[in-house]
Amino acid sequence: MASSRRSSVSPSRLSSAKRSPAAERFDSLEQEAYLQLWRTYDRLRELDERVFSPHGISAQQYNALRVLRAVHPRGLASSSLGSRLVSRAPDMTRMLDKLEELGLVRRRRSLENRRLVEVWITPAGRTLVDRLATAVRQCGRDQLGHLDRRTLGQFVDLLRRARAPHDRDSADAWPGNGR
Amino acid sequence: MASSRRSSVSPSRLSSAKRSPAAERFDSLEQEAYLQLWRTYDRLRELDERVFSPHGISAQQYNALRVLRAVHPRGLASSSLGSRLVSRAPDMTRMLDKLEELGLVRRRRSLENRRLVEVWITPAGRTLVDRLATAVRQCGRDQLGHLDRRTLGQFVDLLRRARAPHDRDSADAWPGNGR
DNA sequence: CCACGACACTTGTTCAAACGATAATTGTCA
DNA sequence: TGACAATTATCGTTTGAACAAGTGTCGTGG
Repeated sequence: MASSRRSSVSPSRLSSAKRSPAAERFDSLEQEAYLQLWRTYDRLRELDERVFSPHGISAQQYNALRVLRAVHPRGLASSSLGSRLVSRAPDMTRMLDKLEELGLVRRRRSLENRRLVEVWITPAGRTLVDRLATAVRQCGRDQLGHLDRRTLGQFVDLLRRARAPHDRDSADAWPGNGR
Repeated sequence: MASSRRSSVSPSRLSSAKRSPAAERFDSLEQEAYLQLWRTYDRLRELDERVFSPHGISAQQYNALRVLRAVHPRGLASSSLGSRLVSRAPDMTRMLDKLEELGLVRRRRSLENRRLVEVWITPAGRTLVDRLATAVRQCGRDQLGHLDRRTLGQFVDLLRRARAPHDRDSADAWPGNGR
């Protein structure tokens, strides 16, 4: 709708439109930004998964354990847990199945509302999260330690602004929404 | 190794460390940045996939078609194609199997080097890419149209800097490496 | 020429992501 | 109260991601 249709004007100094002029160019700055986002996530994710896979869990499962550890000793409904994860999780049941097999969480159907299934983290789960803490911190340094704190702050700010219109339940369901 | 260990200093104005003090906080700015990156990608990806799924292809497959269309009428070896994709693709064979079933690409074992399998885009593939062009552009506006061009430029720049140390074959294998 | 390693692709297999259908429970409104 | 919609979780199934092993081909050095 509000698209600026300038056709042959200078394409912004920060854009990479000068290089490889006839090759497969991005056909809009928005698309270039999304592809950069995609590729950057893909590269950094590789380092992240490498931390968790030796322990038999995924990054998403570790994230769930983090959330459960934060509300400990209280529990959390499966759906509520799912909405607090960084990435969308369309199948909480099977994900919690694996965490329960590993003895990291415990489940029980709620007594107040029997539609819900409440989840708690077990002592073994807390132990695992604590044991991974230093490795996770080190992974963060490996991923983004080359950026100074001011740049990281700008990065976080831009990422928030980028997804702001697409964040459903824009309330405080997730810690990373500091306006 | 070169980790700044400042312990209780003010945690940067852009950080969200002020909110929900006892909740599940990020334990480092680097980790917060990565989780923001992850979540932002997850949200924007949903819009992107929605463009391609009605046509029976994935975003990654569309990306491959874009690369093949750029080098048309020349072909490209499977491995060379894989290294040009935005995201790592550990199974080019099956991905090209599907594109070939759909009649969008054509494969033939190279005559010069019989280890290679060269891939070309077909007229049907080019037609599909052309037909999707406007939808893709519109999707970009839906994803990031709320950011002005200067902000988008900063965003692209920061994403490049974030993954710069982790980009293997840092040569010009990919268009998005403008410095 | 031949042995050997490197390279490019294929195939087998396992596992997780994703969507839809279904069942159970609760809330709502006539 | 009773019918009906909404919510929540589980399960079946399909599809793709990921890793490892295997096959054919090329280059190199003896």
